[in-house]
Amino acid sequence: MAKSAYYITTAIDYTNAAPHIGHAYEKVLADVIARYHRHCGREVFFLTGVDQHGQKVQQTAARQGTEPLPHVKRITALFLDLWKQLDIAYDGWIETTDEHHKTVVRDLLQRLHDDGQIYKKCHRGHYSVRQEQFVTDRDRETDGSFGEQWGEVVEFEEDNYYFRLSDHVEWLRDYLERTGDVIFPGFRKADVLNALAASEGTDLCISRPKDRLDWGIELPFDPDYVTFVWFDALTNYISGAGYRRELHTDADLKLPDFDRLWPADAHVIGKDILVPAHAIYWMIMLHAAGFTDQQMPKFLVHGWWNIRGEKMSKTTGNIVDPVQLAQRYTTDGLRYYLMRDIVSGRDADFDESRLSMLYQTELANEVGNLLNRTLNMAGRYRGGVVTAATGFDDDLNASLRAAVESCQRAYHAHMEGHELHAALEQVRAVTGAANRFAEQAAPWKLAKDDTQAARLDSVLHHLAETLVHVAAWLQPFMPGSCGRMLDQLNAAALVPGLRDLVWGLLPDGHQLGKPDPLFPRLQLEDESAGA
RNA sequence: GCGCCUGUAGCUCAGCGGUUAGAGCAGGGGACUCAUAAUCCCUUGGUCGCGGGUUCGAAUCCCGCCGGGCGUACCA
Repeated sequence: MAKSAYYITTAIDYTNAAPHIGHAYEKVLADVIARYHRHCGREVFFLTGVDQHGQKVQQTAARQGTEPLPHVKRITALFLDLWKQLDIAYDGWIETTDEHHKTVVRDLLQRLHDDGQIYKKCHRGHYSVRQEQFVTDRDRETDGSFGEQWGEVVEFEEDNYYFRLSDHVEWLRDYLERTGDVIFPGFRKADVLNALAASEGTDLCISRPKDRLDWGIELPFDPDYVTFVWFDALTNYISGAGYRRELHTDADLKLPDFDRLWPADAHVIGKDILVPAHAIYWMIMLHAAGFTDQQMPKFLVHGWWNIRGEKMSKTTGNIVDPVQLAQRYTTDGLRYYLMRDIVSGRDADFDESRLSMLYQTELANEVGNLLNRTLNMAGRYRGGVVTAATGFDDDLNASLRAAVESCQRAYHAHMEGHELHAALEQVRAVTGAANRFAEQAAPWKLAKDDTQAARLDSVLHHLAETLVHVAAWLQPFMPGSCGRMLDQLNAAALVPGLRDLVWGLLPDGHQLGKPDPLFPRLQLEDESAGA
């Protein structure tokens, strides 16, 4: 069966510490895009999950006097809670300790090993006993010594398995150079090409001996080793999508049909893991496994939320907790802010006072209040009944319809181009136009004049019809609020696929619902973020 | 060190060779009353990081410097 679905993934989060705003941003971004395509009527598969193996997990668990598995289960629960709170509607959830994932990883490794793509080699070098890893010349201080953080550094040699990256570098360079839209934003491609140029003849170490790390997936061809990071984590994108599902014996396992999903339309990842992990390792892993150029995935690389211009980090203690923010500013308030105040692919500065301000002005005052005033007037003047065929029309009406129509075009162009902030700006232009329209048409005045009855009907109809469009456009961004919005408009059943939005969704005689504040004013203690 | 990105009004950003540099928010003034004291109109505000250069003309292209972010591939 051929590819038919829109397949989108996120990075799988490392279950070593609690989630922060950066994790939340990435998942909301992917969720909005996934919902957008669903609302356009496409079949969508959205995969996310957690990366539970590895050295840091093993070390942290040991430090806390527990085993890796309970430790990762505890952290995994934090992520799951957050995704629930943020309305992240994923279709597939993968954990790297899942049996079906391990099966696919082992199968892939075995095939590549049989194919001569993986070989064993001895590496000799400096090894930090404290950090349990090799250190390189790059880790040396300026005086040539290794810093305090490494503890005792000894000469050490170890056998490991290597993946023949170098055999595929030429192919990858060629593929990237002749293919335009593999990586969004486009300027990142230069990074990859530069990294590739410096990669001559280096293969990738993909194993760890069990006496050093045993919290991982055992190599199928050597029980003394586990595979290390790359084949374990990156493979999730196919194992979670039903790749080689004929290998699985668990009858209860529900996995999608891989051929309908692959290749991925968007691997949503942070800019820190594009090079080398995804753009080089993952692409080459796929190529080595027999995937063709037509079966290569695309990447959507996002930037970071900084805190006052600086990177968020545990050491500076400027971690922002998304759970708290969602509680304080509502789930949709946070989702809106995260999509509205950043340009996809670039960095942005996180500012809680802006989150608060945008909620108040753009959501409560502009969208929420527009709905409220419209439903209120319709209820008061017409018992909530919309008259579509009024026989009245004028330039003012026409200009509001024009604003709606122009948004419909621009919105889709921006959504397809991953310019979500720009799509929101377009919708905002419509609510602005509608609020101005209300001022200029002044239905509260028309209501006092019986000779203006037809015009009053047409003004109310235009406002309500516009709001249905607005709710539809915003639905991927704020599913909960827009659901309530459509309920109040009593129009949930009248909204077609997003691509098919046209003026005239509300039939003549449509009964609107009762107004109820969509984005209630925030009850916040007066605290500024400027401490 | 090297590479990529970035530095524009108080704040967040757009503009990326061409008239007196724009938007939103914040600040100031006014109008209105249907509405969540919401909305609408007007308005204050900028040596476009710094220094050179190219050009008839640069925020916009080039070079250097300074500040910030990320990466640098056996560190998830």
